[in-house]
Amino acid sequence: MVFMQFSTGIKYSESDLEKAKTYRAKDYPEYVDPAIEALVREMMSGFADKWTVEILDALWDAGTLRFSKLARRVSGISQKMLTQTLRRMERDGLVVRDLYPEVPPKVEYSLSPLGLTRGAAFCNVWVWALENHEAVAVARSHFDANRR
Amino acid sequence: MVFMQFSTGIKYSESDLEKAKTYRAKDYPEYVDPAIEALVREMMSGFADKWTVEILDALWDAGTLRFSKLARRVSGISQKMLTQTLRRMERDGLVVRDLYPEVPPKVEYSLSPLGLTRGAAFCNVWVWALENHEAVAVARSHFDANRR
DNA sequence: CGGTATCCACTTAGATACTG
DNA sequence: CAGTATCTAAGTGGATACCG
Repeated sequence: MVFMQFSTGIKYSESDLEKAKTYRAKDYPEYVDPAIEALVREMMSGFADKWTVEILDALWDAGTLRFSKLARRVSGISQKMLTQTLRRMERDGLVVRDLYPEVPPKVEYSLSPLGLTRGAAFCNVWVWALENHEAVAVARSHFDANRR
Repeated sequence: MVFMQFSTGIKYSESDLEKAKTYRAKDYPEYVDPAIEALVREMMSGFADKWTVEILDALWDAGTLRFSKLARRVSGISQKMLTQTLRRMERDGLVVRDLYPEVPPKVEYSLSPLGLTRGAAFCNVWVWALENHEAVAVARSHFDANRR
């Protein structure tokens, strides 16, 4: 499996912790429309559920995929969840659905420009996950050992 | 409400779409241990549910918060979900829990170094969400209008 | 092929009550 | 104060069957 490409020159090291602390130090108390804030928060959590991440990843790697190809590529997904998640992503403007009215029908999915920028923004998180999965595994076994 | 600070110099513009396309063009077919892949994928989706994001955001902004302060800061969260989510984040090594054995008890929560780097990695996604919420809103209303 | 519709087992999270 | 325990309503996703 190919994770989202991360050979972007963006790397996280010790200095990033310092940067992180620096960001936190400042405070930007600015007014934000509650409706917009709600949408932004929804975009943070709602766009990062399991299937959305996997589909975004698959389309990121493959570029364009038919429904059935996508189903085979995203292992474990049911037809219902694939349809449902694709429909939501299409509605949110992340995915483009191209229907070819042939018999049998052919439907191709790909990332929209918006979906591509989302993928780009997500690259750092992939990098973080790839670089820190061991730290998480250690933290878990340590916690479980101490807490029984 | 203060979103995660994003005055990092990292900005997304038209050129980022080009970059995104460039990333996608290359392919890195390398073997990954299935157990590690599963953990990495879990870290992508499981660490981005609603409450985890909100708690990470709150602790990122505030630095250190007591349980009750956190409860007031994360609007709408129930005591149960706050406890549950904090426990999971602590287990995953994202959050540090400091217990002061006084009466009444005092418990302080803060982000671990790992949690801070996660927050830093997430900054781009906040930037993306803040810059593109209107695009999403437009996409939705367009989709709803056409599909009825 | 690419869906939709229905049913149902399971999970989830809020409300409430209680505690060291 | 900072939890735990219990109950329950609502949501979620898989399996299955059917359709244009």
